[in-house]
Amino acid sequence: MAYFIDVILPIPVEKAFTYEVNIDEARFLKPGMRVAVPFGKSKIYAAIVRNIHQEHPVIYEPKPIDHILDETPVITTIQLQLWQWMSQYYMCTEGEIMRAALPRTFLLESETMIYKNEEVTLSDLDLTDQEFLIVEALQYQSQLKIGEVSAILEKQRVLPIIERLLQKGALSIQEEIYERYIPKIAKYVKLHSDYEEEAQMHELLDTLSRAPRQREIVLQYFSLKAKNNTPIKTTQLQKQAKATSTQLKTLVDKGIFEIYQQQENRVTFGDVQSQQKELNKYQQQALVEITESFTKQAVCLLHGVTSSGKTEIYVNLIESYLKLDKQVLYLLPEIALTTQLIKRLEAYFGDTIVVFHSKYSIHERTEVWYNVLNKSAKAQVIIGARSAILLPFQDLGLLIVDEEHETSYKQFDPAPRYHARDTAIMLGHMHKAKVLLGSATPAIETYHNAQSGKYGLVTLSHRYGNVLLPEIELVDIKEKHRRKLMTGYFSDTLLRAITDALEEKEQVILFQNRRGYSPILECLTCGHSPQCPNCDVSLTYHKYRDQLRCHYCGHHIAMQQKCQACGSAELSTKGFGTEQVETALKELYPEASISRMDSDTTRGKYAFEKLITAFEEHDIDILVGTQMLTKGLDFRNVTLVGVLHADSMLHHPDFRAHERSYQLIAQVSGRAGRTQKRGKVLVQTYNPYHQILQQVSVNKYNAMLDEQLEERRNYRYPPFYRLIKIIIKHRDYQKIEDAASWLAQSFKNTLQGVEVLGPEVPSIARIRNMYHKHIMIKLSRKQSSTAIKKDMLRVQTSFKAIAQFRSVRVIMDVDSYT
DNA sequence: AGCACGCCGACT
DNA sequence: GTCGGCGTGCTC
Repeated sequence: MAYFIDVILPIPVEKAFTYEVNIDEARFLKPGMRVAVPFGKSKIYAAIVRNIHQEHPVIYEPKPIDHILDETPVITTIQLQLWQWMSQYYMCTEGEIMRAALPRTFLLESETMIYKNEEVTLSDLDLTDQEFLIVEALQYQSQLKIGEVSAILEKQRVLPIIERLLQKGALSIQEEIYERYIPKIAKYVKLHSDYEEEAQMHELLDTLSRAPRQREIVLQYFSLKAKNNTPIKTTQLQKQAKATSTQLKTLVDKGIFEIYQQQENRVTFGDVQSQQKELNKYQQQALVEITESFTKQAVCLLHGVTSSGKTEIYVNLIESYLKLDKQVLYLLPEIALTTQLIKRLEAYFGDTIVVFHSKYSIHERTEVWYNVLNKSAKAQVIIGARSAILLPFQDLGLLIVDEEHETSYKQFDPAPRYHARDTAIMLGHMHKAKVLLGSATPAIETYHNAQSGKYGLVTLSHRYGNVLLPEIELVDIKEKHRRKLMTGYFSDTLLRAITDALEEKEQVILFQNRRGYSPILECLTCGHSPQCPNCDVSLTYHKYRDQLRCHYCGHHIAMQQKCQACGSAELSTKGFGTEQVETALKELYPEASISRMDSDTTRGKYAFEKLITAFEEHDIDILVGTQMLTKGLDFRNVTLVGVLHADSMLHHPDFRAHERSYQLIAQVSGRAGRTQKRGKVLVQTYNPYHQILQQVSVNKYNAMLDEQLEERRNYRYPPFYRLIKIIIKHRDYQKIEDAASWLAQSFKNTLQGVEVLGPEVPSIARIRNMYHKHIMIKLSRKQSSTAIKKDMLRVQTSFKAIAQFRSVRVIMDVDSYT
């Protein structure tokens, strides 16, 4: 009887692939193990075993697997279950999830290696120039990779040439498979056992008295040993003693030192310094309420105003789950922006915490994977951004989604387009774990679920240490303009407040949600403004580089001195970004130290941390920035926050624009007045009577919520309706025009009782030379989204069957956020 | 996703 | 006349 396995391959195809295995393999294999399988003509891929069975596929003869890669599963059964749910819910393939979830090291690489056939001599062969170059290269190198051949010949397609050489018998090829995970081995140094006794030690130092350099190295070794009493790396000793490896080797040869190797854990942390903070009575109360809510419901929303000390509550809760020997997942919107918080958590939990960082190397990620999978003591608390939800948890007890309203929890660019908060709730359900969502400004959807009783709700309305929430004042800049009280983009009110704060040696944060100097450059004579050649957007002027840049494709040109259309030299800028704010401020406050925080200034690996540290240490008086500023930064000395232009956020063409504006302003305001002195927030706007601004200025989250819910209900938006956005992309304008209307019509015909909107042209019709069209599907909560998604996929299949549409890219974005 | 196959323009 | 460009189709 033959045995077969169904596997997941890391490719975006719907179909399951079946391979043949022998009886021993069938007995050994378990779902979640990796197997190396031949795929296509020559490639070997790592695939994940889904199930083992005995049903011979009907229409094809399965290939046998190449070999088994794991002794035990590297993917848990719950993960396989989660992947299945995700692929169904987010309309993607399990292969795409596999690609997103697994560390690169688990995705096997096979590479074609080219060798010279030693039996033939060069002169016997009739070779073209290119062929000769390859054979010649093999005189010096025993093997060549395809990529190397490509580099030698300076061209892309080299396989036909290699094929011809193979036929001429000049080469042989071999497919080499390798796993990329190599445990990091470090060299350590220790004193030879002969010198362990104190007396012998002294003797040793005496014998070395005539070799001062060596004596110094030994002394430095003792000093290191005394300091940490941990194994000492050779590199560490060399650095400390300023010694060369040769000098160290001499000591080894003399039998004084010994060198040994040990696998090094790449992911390490410093000492634990438990500095448990006492909870105040409000925090204590909230903790009790959360625990109580968990006895009834799996999910609980903690709505705590900014600076109310949510982190301490998390810490206490985490501790109680650690006592039960459960794993805890702590999700954050963006790791890079929350170094402060991570440091605090590390201080609490020390070595039991593991941070899953996008900046980690693939090896570090692999180590985290294994630590989580093996439920190692090193990985009881896992902190990470979105993708940490895909780690191989064994025994999750608690999931915390901090700042749950943050939209960066939703992945957009490559599939799977999942929302980490929603996926966390599903994963929690699968582990029978509890989920805590925390935010000062919860997402409308979340709060609605809490109100309707689906989630528990705990409110924390007192700031830690009873610090008052900052006073938010709206500044009418239309009026200020009329009364000529504006200096550039600053009102007199804001400037006065900045001056006061600086005099008091306090710090200021200014928020402008747009980077660059100016988003539009305009000719005063003819009105022409430079556009991106690849995208339908104006180029943003970046002063420090003297460039015009496209924020969508990165295209850039030198700043124009004259109008390209009419040659006039009178150019002016329209609108302003952080860079212009910074420049203007430097002129207004030449004495103050002013810095800017946006994606332009935080590009490098540590740039962000450097800025934060500088601000913390008060090396910066005024920090100008984009929404990056809103992400949970905790500064003691900020008393003034200025929002320069609130209107731009409010008028975004998105049904969430009002909610987002409220959240951004509330969050950035939360950076002010974290100590006793009450903070002040000035919001400059042309429309101070706007509902959202009124609501945020008096901290009326619930009023905002009620109004937004009312609107969402009326206009059929989430949480009352589910949205699936279909994005259609193609180079050819006419083609997407046709393709989009075909698709929209098909959806309208096929999906009974479902609202299909569009196709419509998005506000930016062309990005990177691709035209875009959107179709929006709205499902009521009563409709079965599973059935409708199946129908949608069926429509997509018939769409793909139309030859002229085959090259059109169709993206399904479930619970779309943009 | 890769990669082979196949059909059309620009060069030896 | 080939080389190499990309569009199309398949992978167990």
